Amino acid sequence: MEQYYASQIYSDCFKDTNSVFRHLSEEEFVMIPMEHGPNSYKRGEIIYSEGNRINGFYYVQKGIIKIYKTGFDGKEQIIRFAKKGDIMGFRSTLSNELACTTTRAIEDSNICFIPGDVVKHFVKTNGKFAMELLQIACKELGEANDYITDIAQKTVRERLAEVLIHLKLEFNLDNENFLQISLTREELANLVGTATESVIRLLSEFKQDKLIELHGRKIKILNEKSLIKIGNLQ
Amino acid sequence: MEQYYASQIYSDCFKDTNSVFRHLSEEEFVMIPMEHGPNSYKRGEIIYSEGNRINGFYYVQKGIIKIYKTGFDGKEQIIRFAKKGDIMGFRSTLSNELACTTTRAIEDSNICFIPGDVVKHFVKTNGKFAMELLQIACKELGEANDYITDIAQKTVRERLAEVLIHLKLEFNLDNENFLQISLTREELANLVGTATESVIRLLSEFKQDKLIELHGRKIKILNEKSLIKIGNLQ
DNA sequence: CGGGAGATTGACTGATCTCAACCCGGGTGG
DNA sequence: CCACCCGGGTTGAGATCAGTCAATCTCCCG
Repeated sequence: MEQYYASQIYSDCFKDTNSVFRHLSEEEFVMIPMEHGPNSYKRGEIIYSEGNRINGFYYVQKGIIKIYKTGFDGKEQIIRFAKKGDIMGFRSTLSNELACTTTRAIEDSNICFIPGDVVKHFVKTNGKFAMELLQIACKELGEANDYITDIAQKTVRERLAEVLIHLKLEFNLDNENFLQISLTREELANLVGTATESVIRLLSEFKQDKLIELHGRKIKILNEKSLIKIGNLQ
Repeated sequence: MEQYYASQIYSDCFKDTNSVFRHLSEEEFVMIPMEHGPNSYKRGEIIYSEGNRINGFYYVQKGIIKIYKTGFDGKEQIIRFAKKGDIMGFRSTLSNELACTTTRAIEDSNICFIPGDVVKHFVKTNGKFAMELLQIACKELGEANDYITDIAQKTVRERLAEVLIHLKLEFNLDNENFLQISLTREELANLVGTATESVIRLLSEFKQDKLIELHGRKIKILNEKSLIKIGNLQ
């Protein structure tokens, strides 16, 4: 019964419509061992840290995770977020390297682990799965390249506007136009690549200009068009 | 005879020890059509541009290519270089998107083209090839993440030192300790993510400090250790 | 009520960008 | 043959964006 239950959760987990695992056959599916999770993590808890040897994929079933690198002086740079349906740790797993990022829950989250040898077996024997993974890697790569260009060339003001728009696209707005992700000012700064105080100043500038409204950590988007323009997005 | 010759060049091309294509079987190898190249490009010539629909891999047989994105104000940001044995265009090909970078020869180069459907076929049927490609994508992804963190957190001075060290690692030094790649000051600036004048000033500062020597575009590394320290590299 | 984390504001500093002038070497056309 | 032109390189001066430091505020929690 216990076994069945675990299996059921796993099934829910991997058959989400946007999951990489959706193309697995039943025979492949049963190769995934059930004993790893789903584990739950509270806000603030670390899933794995830079330098850890991880060997497997972490599949996010619920919640939001921030994925960041720690710079020379200890400052965090947020690279991306992972949410329901996303996988983490595939870079290190596939290239047999130590983790180069830390992953930390910013909302209570559920995460399943799939061992590296199972995943590698799928890559070698299931062309569709391999292609799917390649496309995920390519998507991330494209986004990383955009990010590099932006950080190198745009002002902090432009980047903050851009980040707000990206957050809107990735996490959507609720029915009152609030961003459905809540970050501390410091996290926002670590995403934009600037100082916390700069983010605060620019946010209140945007508020003055009626582009956004601030209610604690919740941000309401009032004028998306202007933000797009400020961010030099299409 | 002509056919044999083309095939021979292709064979030389793809069986380089560090090529992604080295794991192809003879049967797979003959599936690559011979009519596309190798083409040669002179310094300054564009292979493909941002927004082009490309559908295939560009394999660099000889030369050095700069791969860059054009920012909002027309300024180039160099993302990476491709040299002998590297492939370009796999991101766009595999994710069926338009090219998001421009590729331009900075040395006279020879490049072979492999159509997208052939590559996709290999991905689906040859697990080793798929894994190889995934590892290439993952390697680039790791480097891109490092780059993001560096640009966001390091000073221009630190980044320039780092870039010099990276160029040394990627292109090596000749027997007089000159970097085996020659870039204009502007290209160096577009790599570091700064203004041309800033690069010039910092280069002459490094020269003053006896870390490097400048002979036109050729840069001689005199004190690698100090550069590593300045760049906050391990 | 005290403590602490996060948020805010102000003042100051400085790294870096921009603008402008000038130099240098190579190629070209009169 | 020489003046000119042009692209790239260099230098200087001034402007400014954004980072740092420090003080204060506001919650929230035990």
